[in-house]
Amino acid sequence: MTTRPLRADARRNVEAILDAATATLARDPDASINDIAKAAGVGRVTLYAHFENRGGLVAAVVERAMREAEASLRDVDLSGDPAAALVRLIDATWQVTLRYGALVVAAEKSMPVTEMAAAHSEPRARAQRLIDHGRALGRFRTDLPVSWQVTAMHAVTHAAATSVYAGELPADEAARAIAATMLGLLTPPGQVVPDVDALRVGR
Amino acid sequence: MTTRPLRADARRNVEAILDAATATLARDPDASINDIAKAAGVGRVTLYAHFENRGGLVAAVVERAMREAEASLRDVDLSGDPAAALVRLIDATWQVTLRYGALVVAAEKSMPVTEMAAAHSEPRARAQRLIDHGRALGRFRTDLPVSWQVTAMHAVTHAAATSVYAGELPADEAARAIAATMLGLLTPPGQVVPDVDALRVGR
DNA sequence: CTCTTGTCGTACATCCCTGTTCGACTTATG
DNA sequence: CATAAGTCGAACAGGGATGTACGACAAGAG
Repeated sequence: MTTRPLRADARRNVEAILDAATATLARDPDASINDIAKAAGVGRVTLYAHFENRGGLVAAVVERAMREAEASLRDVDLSGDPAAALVRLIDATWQVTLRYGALVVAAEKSMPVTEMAAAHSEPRARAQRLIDHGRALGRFRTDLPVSWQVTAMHAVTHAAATSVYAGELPADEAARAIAATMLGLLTPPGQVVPDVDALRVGR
Repeated sequence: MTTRPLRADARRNVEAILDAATATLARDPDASINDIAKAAGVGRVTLYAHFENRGGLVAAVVERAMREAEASLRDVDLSGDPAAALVRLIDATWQVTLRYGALVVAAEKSMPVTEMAAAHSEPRARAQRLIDHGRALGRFRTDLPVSWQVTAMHAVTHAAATSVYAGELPADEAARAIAATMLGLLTPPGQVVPDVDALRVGR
């Protein structure tokens, strides 16, 4: 069942289609196959030569996105000072969100809910581990549900991406803004909000 | 050009259609006219008798939603202690978001961008006034763009709505969670996060 | 009660998108 | 350079949604 190697231009086209689909579907989840093919500089028929149907294409796109995202996030160090770890996690998360955030949101519609849940569960679990850690050390607030805090974190990150797309927020300020926002969001009432920049000196 | 009064049942149907469209479009922005008509307990043709086309229908739905939302939010007192005012604004905003949030998000797709911007501009301006006020008093952080803070506020509110729809967050806890989150989000680094519940005793 | 207004089902034309087939053409590979 | 692999445009059938037209029927207003 090992398919034999594609010709060079075919391989190139598959990549181009995947890239175009990533960008196009992010902009419009209902983009037609035609739009995607044109954006890839390829005939519609060629696209069908490589992907069974629409579902197959978006599955491939999302799968690739998830693989790359997972790779970037896997080895973020979540130990040590929770606030510093939070900043590290956000820096890493921001990169993948900027590239794939809109796509994932777009895909949420055309994908089975279970798959979407699976896609989000890993990043959510990571964030939750971090928050639990910070709570255990008394550094993060405990008067709100953890699941809500994770959701809010997710939402703020997506909002930043939208903001950047809209040109309201410069891309290079985004990570700092998210981190600052999040730090405030997690600090317990009655405690002092830590300064972001002190935690981000390494950048 | 004053259209003469509709018959009683016609008026009832228009309302039913508007209600059904609000609910149906919130669930699925691409819902067909047929779905909406059925949900309203009305024939598809009847729907066309009252609304020129799809665009006209969603325009009417959104316009009604905005009018009602505006009415609820108009007279929130934004003066006095900024943190307390924030809680008041959030309580009011939460109500309309819970009812119309999903719809507005859904409509963002099929509506001209300019109209959407207009729809959001009023609530945004209100939030911005409040934040400016808090900043002037040294109560809110100034190390992040105001527009970003407004966006984050918006995003968190929507996230809460999504969370409630998903059953993760009880509806009656949502307003408190949003307010607590937002307070943290606006408190300057180096300052103490105020306690939400102290500010919400009135409820 | 009568007449106007509104409703409903069916049917129809139209449009757009999907997925497939075909044959001619181009490009990589050996 | 010769062959196999890949591309392309045009064209087709199918399905679904939109918007319109018609005629029979129900319901509110006076």
